[in-house]
Amino acid sequence: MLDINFIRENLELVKNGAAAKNVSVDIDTLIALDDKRRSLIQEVDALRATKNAANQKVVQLSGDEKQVAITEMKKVSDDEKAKTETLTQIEAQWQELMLKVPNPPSKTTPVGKDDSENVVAKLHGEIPKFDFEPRDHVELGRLTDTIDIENAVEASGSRFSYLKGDAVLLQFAIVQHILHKLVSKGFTPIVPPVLVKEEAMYATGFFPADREQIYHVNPNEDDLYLVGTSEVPLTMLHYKKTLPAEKLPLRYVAYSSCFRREAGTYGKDAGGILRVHQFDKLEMYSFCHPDKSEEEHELIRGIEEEIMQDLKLPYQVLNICSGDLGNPAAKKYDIEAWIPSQNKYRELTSTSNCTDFQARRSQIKYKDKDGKPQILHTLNGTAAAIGRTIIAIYENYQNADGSINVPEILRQYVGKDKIEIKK
RNA sequence: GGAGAGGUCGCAUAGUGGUCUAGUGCGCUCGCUUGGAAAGCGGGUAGGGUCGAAAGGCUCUCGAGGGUUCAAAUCCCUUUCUCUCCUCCA
Repeated sequence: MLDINFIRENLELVKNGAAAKNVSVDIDTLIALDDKRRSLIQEVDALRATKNAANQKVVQLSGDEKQVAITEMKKVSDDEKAKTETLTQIEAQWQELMLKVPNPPSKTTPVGKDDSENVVAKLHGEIPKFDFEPRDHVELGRLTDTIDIENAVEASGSRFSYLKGDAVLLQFAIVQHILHKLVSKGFTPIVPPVLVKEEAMYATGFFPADREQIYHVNPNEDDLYLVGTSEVPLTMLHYKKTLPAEKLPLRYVAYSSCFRREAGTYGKDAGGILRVHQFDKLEMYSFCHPDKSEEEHELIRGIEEEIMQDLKLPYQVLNICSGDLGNPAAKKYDIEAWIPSQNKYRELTSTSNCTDFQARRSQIKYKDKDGKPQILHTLNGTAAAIGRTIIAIYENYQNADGSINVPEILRQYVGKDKIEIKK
């Protein structure tokens, strides 16, 4: 959500920003509603002031005088109630429009319609050449007996999987490696709750927009939601808090399972574990000073690249264009790793600068030099989507017989150099 | 799951319909005092909205939402969270 005063003062910027994001929202109507809202607030406040003043007098009166005053105040009270009701209605409409106004893209975000216009900002690493036909991760998982999809279907349906044996060791090796790295860089590691209240979903901006992507647990009893990303509980860590300015930036890395219904993606990436209902993810999150968020965004992108380089995976960095950005992000980079079986780059991580958009909804602030609370900036970035990282490793490190070499940097944690095929 | 207690301005507490625009203590802070400090004395000490160039004014917020009333921290309903005990459990 944007600041209404910012919208009023930067009409063109906000209108152009919405257009660049292909979001249709009537800013002029919003301004007209805001005018109405403001004048009603003044009227209602004036009536309340009258009531408050009369309240002190009524106490001192008695008999007829008191009755007269009370009758008089009854009228004022009725008037106030009627106007308050109108105001409540106006505010509801106002709020609805406010939630639709997107965060304007950063100046460094390329303008474009959709994902076809994302800009490749960087290419890194050499695409591996195989002197055999490379297998996809599903086949490799079957040969090594480390990814079991058939039995997961029995247990849970499509888009689920069992990781088994060395794949599990690989998963925790990735986690170990990244946690060590990030902790040494000053990130606080977190294991967050993955079931949250509805309020948390709204505060972080996932509701109402992405409601159909979220699992709702025991609607009439527990009424909780499974998070699609630990961004939600990480934001809630400082929900409605004012943080000391000198503590910023506050950097976290959370390890959690994530749950997504993937409604409307039937047929897309079917089979395999690229797109699943449940996956584990290490997510970076930063609460930072508004002046520092661009710098912070580059830092997070740098860490994401470093992780790709540690794993020696060929990748490209995309600067996501305006039309492909979500509402909260002013700027976003995706890092895509080369997937040999698909002969293209696929998204492994992503980092967004949400500026003050998300923090305003969740009311997270810091105190400026004058001691005034100000909304801070929030950023998030995937350190690793573990399942997809395993796919990239399997496919890029595969051998002719279907065995998979373990990336050098992970060997100490996996305890072996190679994942062998099952005899 | 059962029973009970409770959420008040950073912390602790007072407050059972109008004088609560919420008192007091602690903490913090500014000033006086002092050679300096302590003590003492005096002042300040939330957030949101709105009007205003500003100073400042008005208004809302006593966990949240709704209701009764001319008037609600206080009465009623709903809800949420915390704590204690029991039960269960990794």
